[in-house]
Amino acid sequence: MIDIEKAREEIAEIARDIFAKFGFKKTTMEEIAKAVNKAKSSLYYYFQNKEEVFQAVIEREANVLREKLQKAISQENTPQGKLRAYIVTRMKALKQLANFYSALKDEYLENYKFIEKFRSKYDEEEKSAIIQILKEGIDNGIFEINNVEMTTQAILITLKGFELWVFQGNTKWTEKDVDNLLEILFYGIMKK
Amino acid sequence: MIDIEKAREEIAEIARDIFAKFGFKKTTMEEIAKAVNKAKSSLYYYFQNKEEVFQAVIEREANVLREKLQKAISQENTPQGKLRAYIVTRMKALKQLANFYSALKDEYLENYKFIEKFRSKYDEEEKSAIIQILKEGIDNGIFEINNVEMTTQAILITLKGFELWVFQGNTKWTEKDVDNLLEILFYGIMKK
DNA sequence: TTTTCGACTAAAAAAACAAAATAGTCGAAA
DNA sequence: TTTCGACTATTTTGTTTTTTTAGTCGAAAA
Repeated sequence: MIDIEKAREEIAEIARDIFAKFGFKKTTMEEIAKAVNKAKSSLYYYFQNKEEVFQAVIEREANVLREKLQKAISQENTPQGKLRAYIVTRMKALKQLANFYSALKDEYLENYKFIEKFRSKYDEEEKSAIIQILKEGIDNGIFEINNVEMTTQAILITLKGFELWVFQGNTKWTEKDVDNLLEILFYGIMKK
Repeated sequence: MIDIEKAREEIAEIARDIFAKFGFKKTTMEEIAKAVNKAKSSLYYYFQNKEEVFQAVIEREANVLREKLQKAISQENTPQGKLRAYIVTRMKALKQLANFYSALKDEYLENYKFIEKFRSKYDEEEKSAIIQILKEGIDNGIFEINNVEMTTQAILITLKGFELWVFQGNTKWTEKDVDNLLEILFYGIMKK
């Protein structure tokens, strides 16, 4: 009752490495069970099915990222700084994750839909994080945005594009790229 | 000698519909041949292999798009207008194409790499088109951009994100979305 | 000379089937 | 409350055979 969550945590933690190496499909419950020193059927005491184990792994990863983002944002005191910190931190973390889950990366390119199923859950979260920053900027009289919702969407879409860019391995992005992007976002390209 | 191009055109034109229906993999040379009223082996007189037929189909499609873009741009006389026309036209055309090549769309999501192989050829083209617009804007003293190359990339990345958004069918974008995006691109979100 | 085609081959894909692996259930025991 | 072994029902894998398909070639038609 009190330990069930702990056990779930432990399983997820260990399963993480296996999923990372073999991807979702090629990871078996047997393997996970062995690594946790349990019988396979015991896993089903903690999780309903394989997908739920995977879900738990992702959730943990999301928590780590969430904290990183929170921390990065809180260390900045201007909305611009926060936005920059958010994007840079996010990109870096995603790169790391893509690196760690090397097998999953292949599955990503091959079976885009599958991963998206899990990701979409966090889209809302991301949205509100950015909205919050934008609103703060507006309240402080720093930003001038007539449609926060749409602007947020524009930013998210751009981040998605960035992600794809990185995932394809076409280019190695730098913070400079992000700064350039932000320069446009902040000031636009029109001559003042 | 003079007709060979005409024949290629005809084959590509007819193959287009078949590829659209069945995608690349499930389209057979036999089918195409039948539709063109030729023996399968005759196709190989005009094209080296199946991929070249597909290539030709894409090339035609690209030409159509190119012309549309050219026309749309030339009808505008401000750099802002041109940029807007470019993006709107591009998005509309892509949407239409995605609709027409319904089978290909599935292949796109499943086998992203394959389609990308053909697309990447046109990335350069797209890049220079946008650079040209931006430079014109700079020359006219309308835009103020310190790194055209990077700004162009930022725009392209954003368009890629937009594309993904649309392809997934998550949202039906409107011109309003584009305008909002452009509003940011032109003026940024900072208070003046 | 240019274009078409039927007959052919080699490779790939599909079908059929058996064998193995795996996700998930269940009741009983620790 | 937690663990597990034995079981089942699906999937996956491996193998062999058959069919389909991409691509070649030389000969005939235009």
